[in-house]
Amino acid sequence: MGASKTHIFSTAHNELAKIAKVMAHPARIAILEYISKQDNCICNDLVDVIGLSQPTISQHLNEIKKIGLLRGTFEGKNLCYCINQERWDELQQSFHLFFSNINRNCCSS
Amino acid sequence: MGASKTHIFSTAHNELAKIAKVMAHPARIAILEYISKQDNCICNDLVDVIGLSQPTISQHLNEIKKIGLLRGTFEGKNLCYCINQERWDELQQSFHLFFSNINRNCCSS
DNA sequence: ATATATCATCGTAATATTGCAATATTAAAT
DNA sequence: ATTTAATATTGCAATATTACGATGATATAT
Repeated sequence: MGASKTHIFSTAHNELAKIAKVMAHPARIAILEYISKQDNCICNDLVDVIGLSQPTISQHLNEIKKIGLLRGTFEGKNLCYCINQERWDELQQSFHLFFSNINRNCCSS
Repeated sequence: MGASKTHIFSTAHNELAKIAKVMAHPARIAILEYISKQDNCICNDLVDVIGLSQPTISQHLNEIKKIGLLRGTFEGKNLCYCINQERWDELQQSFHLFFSNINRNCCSS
């Protein structure tokens, strides 16, 4: 087949998987880390920083944008953007909840 | 092209992306959540619980196994396994570090 | 108005992922 | 030794992802 059978899973499971998918590429991890460490919105230096072509960076940024992790102006030349911190915190919380919710009474040897 | 240019990224970035990739499918999220909530090692009920075919479940389990998240006996019939809690904690820590390392002085409006 | 710089989109090629039917393997039960 | 039950592997088709060259759009500078 090739496509995930998303309909047989819960919304929560699909959501977390979707977030993880965005993080499932080293370029996007690198991009996210870079942006999150700046103390100003970044403008047009990602291509040099990451080392992929401009269209490829653009596509990766778009994936990141889709899950709401970026905020800024996205029109015309010199778009400037940074991390959407509210959303960032939400994702952190999602992962935290997922990993916290474990029954530690199994195989505790 | 189609393949990630992993060589241009740091080991840390590739590692986190690899972990995220395992979590980037709702079936694997569902499997992980299910196993992590059991208070005993699980044996052969995942196919019914998840709702995918046996070969597909087997493949997903293998992806999870690859990043060291499972422990148990993996030979022959009636394999029984559970979450490797040490590894689980490591992954939690990796995500925590990634999300914590953000400069909050940007765009703080 | 024209040129320049920056980012988006389109088209395409290479590769990876998802899913299952068919089959193989394995260990225990009879 | 044969059967049975559980999991793994193989092979394949459908779809998704990754990457980039070429091109398009947009805003600023000259």
